[in-house]
Amino acid sequence: MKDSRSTNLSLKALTETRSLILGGAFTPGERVSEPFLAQRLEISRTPLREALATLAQEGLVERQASGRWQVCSYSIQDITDAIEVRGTLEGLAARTAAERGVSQSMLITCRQTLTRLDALMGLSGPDNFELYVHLNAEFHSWMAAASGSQILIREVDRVCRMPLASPSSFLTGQEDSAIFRKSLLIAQHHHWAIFEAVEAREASRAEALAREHARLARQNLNLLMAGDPPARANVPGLSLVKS
Amino acid sequence: MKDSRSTNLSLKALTETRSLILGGAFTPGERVSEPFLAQRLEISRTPLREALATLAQEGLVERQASGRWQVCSYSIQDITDAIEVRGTLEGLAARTAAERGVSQSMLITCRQTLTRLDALMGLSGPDNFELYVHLNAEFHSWMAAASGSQILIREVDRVCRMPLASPSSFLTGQEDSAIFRKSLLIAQHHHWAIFEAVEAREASRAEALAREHARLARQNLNLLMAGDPPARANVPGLSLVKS
DNA sequence: AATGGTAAAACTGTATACATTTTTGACTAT
DNA sequence: ATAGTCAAAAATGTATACAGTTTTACCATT
Repeated sequence: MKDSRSTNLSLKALTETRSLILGGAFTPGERVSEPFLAQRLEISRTPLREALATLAQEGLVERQASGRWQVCSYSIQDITDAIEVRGTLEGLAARTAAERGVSQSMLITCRQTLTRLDALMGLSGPDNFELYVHLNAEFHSWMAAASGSQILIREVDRVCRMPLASPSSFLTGQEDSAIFRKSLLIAQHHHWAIFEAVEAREASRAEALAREHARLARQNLNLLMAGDPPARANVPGLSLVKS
Repeated sequence: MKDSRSTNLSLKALTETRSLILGGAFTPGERVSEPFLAQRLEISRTPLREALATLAQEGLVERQASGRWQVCSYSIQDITDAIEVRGTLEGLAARTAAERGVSQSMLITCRQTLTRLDALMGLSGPDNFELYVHLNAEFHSWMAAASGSQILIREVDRVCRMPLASPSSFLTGQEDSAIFRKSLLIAQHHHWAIFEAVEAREASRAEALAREHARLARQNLNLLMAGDPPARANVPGLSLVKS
């Protein structure tokens, strides 16, 4: 079957391999050979190698000295550290946005996103939850964009792609847990506070809030690891965490 | 002619292409074709493509929608932003190191580095200057390592590879300028203060100092741009700065 | 002179071949 | 059984061929 947008087998390789790894198709530390994966994805090695090199930059695979690819493994500490890095960068973004000021239209956009999130609070159901994850991601990328710093946008984006460091990492699959739902309320309170701080040019406050906001993810991670194993089953990337 | 260390044409492609770009062999925004570059480096397109993909992650080249490679161009603001990101990440590293504590042996290592830097203060000559750059880099990578956070080590390393964001970007070629030499003294004072704060577990102070320390680079950048054009001639990567 | 169209040239994306290196696994000696 | 050796199998690194796409350059038209 030929893809109508025929080009970009590299992209196919990238997204499909990423899904496989985050979905737990390999055990952490497992070696993956190019021919094996190429056959599984039904493409040749050339675009696959390009995708693997990208995934190495994302921290999902690494090259052994011999050249073989190996799926990365992470400790809980690594995840915690990654979340702290994200919080720090988002803090810098919020501070910079507050210092430099944000255009009216960007403020309006954000207010709309947050209002839509408000409307979602207390509602349940998978559709609402999916929308929550989407709007949440939108707020976080707004924060980066509001800084106006190209490199900051890029680096925030990069650290969010690290397994389990993104803003919604620990939400998927937990929509029915009361304690997680409570954390959504607190998160939304943070969102508005960050927005107001940026709007009011309160740079220091914006930074501190964004940092603290990221630490909710750390708390959710701890809850998840302390809770029942079944709750962990569907969290993408959690299979890469060892020990 | 066969290379004795035959492997790693990719690495050769990476380092040589990086040198070419930072050395100003291309104008910012210039399009570079793979066959052209492959012929120039006397390798095939396969390892070259891998190297270019890496350089894209480093922010030296980017892919156009059509697939062609294009040398990136930067504004002064981009450089300033990159320096601020580096300072923020190094600040997080210093804070984390202070909070978690650093082993005796790492403290000793750092003290030795700083003592050797002390001995260099006031001395001149190209050899001493080269040594300064080396020891300076050593201190900065110590700071990242002292945090114990793998992802932080990786991200600091990455942002240092951005053109003109590394700790020694604006030093090369300026060894004879009195004002630059004075900034070395201040930098060294910062180094010791950061070290002492980490050793004394003064986390907040360590973070603030590391942030401020990075801003010396911003100051040097401003001096450089305000000064005579000849002073800018030999600064690697400065050819990528536009307007 | 400026614009638009078209064919040739050049380039990118991908597959594949092949040389070299690494891994595997069986076999031998201790 | 354990360790060591060595040949076969498999994997990686690199070059190259080729299809499809983009760019270039030239020519005709306004």
